Amino acid sequence: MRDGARTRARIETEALRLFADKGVAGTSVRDIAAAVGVAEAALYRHFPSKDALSRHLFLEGYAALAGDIGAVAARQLPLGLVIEEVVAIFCRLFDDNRPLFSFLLLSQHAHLADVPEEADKNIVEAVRAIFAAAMGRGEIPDGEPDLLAALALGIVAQPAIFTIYGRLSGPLGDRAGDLARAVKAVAGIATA
Amino acid sequence: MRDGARTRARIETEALRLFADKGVAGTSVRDIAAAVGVAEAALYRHFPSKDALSRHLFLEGYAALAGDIGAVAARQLPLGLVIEEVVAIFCRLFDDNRPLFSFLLLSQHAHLADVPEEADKNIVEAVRAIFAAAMGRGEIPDGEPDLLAALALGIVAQPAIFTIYGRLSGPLGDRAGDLARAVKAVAGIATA
DNA sequence: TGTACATCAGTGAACGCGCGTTCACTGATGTAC
DNA sequence: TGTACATCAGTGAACGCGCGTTCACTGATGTAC
Repeated sequence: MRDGARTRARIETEALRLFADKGVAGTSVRDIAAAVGVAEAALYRHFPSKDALSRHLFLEGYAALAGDIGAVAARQLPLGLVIEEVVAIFCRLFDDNRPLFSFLLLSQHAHLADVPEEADKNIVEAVRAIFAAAMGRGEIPDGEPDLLAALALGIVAQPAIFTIYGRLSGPLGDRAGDLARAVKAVAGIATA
Repeated sequence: MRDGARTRARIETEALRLFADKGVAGTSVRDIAAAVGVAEAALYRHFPSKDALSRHLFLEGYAALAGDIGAVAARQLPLGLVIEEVVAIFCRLFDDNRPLFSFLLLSQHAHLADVPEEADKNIVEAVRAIFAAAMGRGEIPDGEPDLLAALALGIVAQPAIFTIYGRLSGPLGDRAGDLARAVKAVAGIATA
């Protein structure tokens, strides 16, 4: 015994996998406990409720990606390079951790209301800030940063969703160049 | 009595509104019956189950939009005009029937597996066919029609989702021009 | 080092609640002759 | 047109099931002296 941290990690891994597969509502506490190989009550030693577990997984994954995006933005590169880097990061993480990204993409609507507004924890804010800054520097024409953020997110997220559903095949990383090119086209950057 | 069709229509309207607001899992049969003003058992005179009701609403709404897209495609216009028309239709329907589009966008992942593959009932197929045809005619550079369909859908759907969540304000119709321009840019059509 | 106690991470059984669904029944409307 | 019967659209109560959660309890590990 006394290996609580390990059990907690296994709960997170299995819950993420099940939530991604069958949705939060479609996954019972019994399912998670069975996958981990512990009694249901054991989950409550680590998380106060099923809802808290699902919210924790969502907000942690969401914040991690927002942090990565913020780190690229902080390097003050020209917008074209920022877009390439951020898209590449997204694709790489997606390919490396499909359950997390399935969960984030497919269950976003249940938890989006809980996401804090700070750009270091909020993907939408982080992306919006990148475009707002580029507009401020005159790198791209003035416009609505929120709309541009929506377009960029849609361009990246929808192919990811298609990949999850098998409508696009192969790793998303193979399409990183195409996706970055699409985002740049929409943002109004001349394509090389 | 003998007004079954009217009751059935009210069940559909209220269920759609509740599903859009709180999700299918978050809406109980009791909720729907209370909103309609009938006993719960009355719902089962019109639909065999809650799941059948939700699937019916989804597939009918999904097929209706696919049909509208197909009607535009059948007119054999140049791709640029097709994009403008389809985007305009999507925006208009979205503004006119927010509950339906909220439901379609937010609960798509629960029902997407049930959507038939025919282009007249399947939005993704309908959009894909438009781009595949344009590639065939040499209107746009050859590429993956599935990827282009994903990009186009993302460009339209994500701003719609932002609008639902209040991150973008005003009717989506006001952005129809912007969205069509983005789709054309991504498809490789020179912007006028 | 040994001992007493606290804490931690687990168990297994049970709880109550809300859920979707079913049931027997009712009365208004439609239909056949 | 009147009457007998079938059907339709509804009611209200109850059903059982699965769910998230709680409970008292256990034994291994850590800590104080």
